Amino acid sequence: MKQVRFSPQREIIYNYMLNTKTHPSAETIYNDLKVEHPDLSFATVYRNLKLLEELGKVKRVYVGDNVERYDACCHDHAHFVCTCCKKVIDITSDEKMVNKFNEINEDFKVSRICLTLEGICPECKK
Amino acid sequence: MKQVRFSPQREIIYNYMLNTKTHPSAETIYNDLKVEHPDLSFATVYRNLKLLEELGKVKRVYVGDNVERYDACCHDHAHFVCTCCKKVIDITSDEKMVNKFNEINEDFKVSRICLTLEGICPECKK
DNA sequence: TGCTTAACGATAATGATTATCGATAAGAAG
DNA sequence: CTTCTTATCGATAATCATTATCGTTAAGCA
Repeated sequence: MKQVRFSPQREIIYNYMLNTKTHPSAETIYNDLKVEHPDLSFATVYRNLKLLEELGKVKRVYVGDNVERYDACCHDHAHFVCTCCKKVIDITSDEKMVNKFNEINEDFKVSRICLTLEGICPECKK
Repeated sequence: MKQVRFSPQREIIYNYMLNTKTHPSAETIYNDLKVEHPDLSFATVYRNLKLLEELGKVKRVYVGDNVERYDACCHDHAHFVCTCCKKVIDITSDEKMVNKFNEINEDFKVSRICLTLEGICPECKK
């Protein structure tokens, strides 16, 4: 069992994630942190995002442009991605899911719905 | 307005998509078609998948492994991706969404839920 | 104060997708 | 039927996000 050390770099990256409401890509995170931490490496950002995801501390969010985004908000929620400005907007999913969807369709123009569940299938569970 | 010609290659690729129930990647499609159509180019497969998506004839499905998959089934439905065997299973979403989710959670072990809506946001709509 | 090894920075490698480019052929017009 | 325009083709180079490599550094324990 490999033990995980909380290095200064890891701390910096995780803190950044906790304090952002946007859904930054690895590149954005790197560029933002480089200002105050010029020694930080690109590889370290990728490495730590991957590890933080494995630890369940951040989530990977796919927004359809071939770039992974990251999100430290770990309760399940949906994302609305604007194909125009590329902005990612959180959609909190509550028990009134259907009503929520109707609301969304009034304010937004939804052209693609992509719902993906990931896990272990019945066959592999055996 | 650029007009679209339905070339033989486009026909072949679209027919393949209509006759598959799996969610193949561009590479899989290319490899499968190469058997009967050895002259088909990799670029043509990518080009046509992109165009067919723009025409709304196929959908792009992201299953979390950095490879885009394609699906000619154009009514909205969710996908269950097994992290073990990588199989993609269609989940038909009907009016009883909540019940369906409960069913899913009994048969499958869901470890990640990813719902993405794509379109135009209220600000850009103005 | 060492020792082990996780993590680092720099950079090369990978791999999926996209762009380029000259050639081909579809479809309209003459 | 022939010519013209241009969408599409095949081949391949380029791009770009991500991952792997590797020698070095430093965390944390003994």
